[in-house]
Amino acid sequence: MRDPRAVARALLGKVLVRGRGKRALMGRIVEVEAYLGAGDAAAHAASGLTRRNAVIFGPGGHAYVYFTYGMHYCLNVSCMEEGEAGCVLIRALEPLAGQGTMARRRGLGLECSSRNTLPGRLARRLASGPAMLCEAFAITRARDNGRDLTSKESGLWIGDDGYAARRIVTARRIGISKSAELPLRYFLSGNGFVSRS
DNA sequence: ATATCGATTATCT
DNA sequence: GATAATCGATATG
Repeated sequence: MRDPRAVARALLGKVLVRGRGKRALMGRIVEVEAYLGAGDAAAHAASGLTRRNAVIFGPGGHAYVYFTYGMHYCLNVSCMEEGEAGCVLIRALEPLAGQGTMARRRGLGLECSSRNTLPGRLARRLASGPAMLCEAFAITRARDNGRDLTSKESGLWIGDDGYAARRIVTARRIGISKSAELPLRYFLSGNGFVSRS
C-alpha cells in the first residue's frame, strides 16, 4: 500500500490504540484525508523537505505530527517509500475504550459522570476532529512524531479488530484553500462521529 | 442552522 | 513578518 488514496481507504475502520492493557485508549478511524506529493499544493510536502515535514518523506507507517494555529496538533500516517512524499490525516475517531480519560483530557471531565459510556452528544466532542483526537489521545509532536504506528509494542499504533467498512463517502478536504477541488476526504457513510457530513 | 471571529506560536520565506 | 490540514464561542436567521 503506497498511494495515500489507497492507504486512506484502508485506514477507515481500523483502530487507533494508545497504551496497553485495561487502560488503553481505543478509537475507530471514521474519517481521513489523503495528502499527496507533487501536484497537491495543500500538502505540507508541496514545498519540499524541511525539518517539520521530514517524516512524510520517510518510510510508510510512521506518525507525522504537526503543530498549527499556535495550539493544535494533528496526526498523519506516512505512506510512501523512503524519498517519496505522501500521508493520510486522521480526522475523526469513534471512541471505543477509555472515554473517561478522553473526556478529562478534552476538558469535559465535569460534564460527564463516572460512567464509561458517555451520552452521544458528549461522545461526539471527544475525537470528532483532527485536533480533538490528538488532545484526547495526548498526541504531541515532541512525544509522537516519527513513531512507528505499525508496531503493537509502540505506545501508539493502529490495529485491525475485524471491522469491515461498509460504504465510504468521498468528498473535498476541509480547511484548505489550495488544491481544494480534489476529492481526497473519505469517511464512513452514516457514522455519527465524522467531523461534519 | 449558517456565518464570522479570536486565540496563540512553531515554522517557513 | 506572515501563515496556518482547528476549535469553541458568539451573533444572527
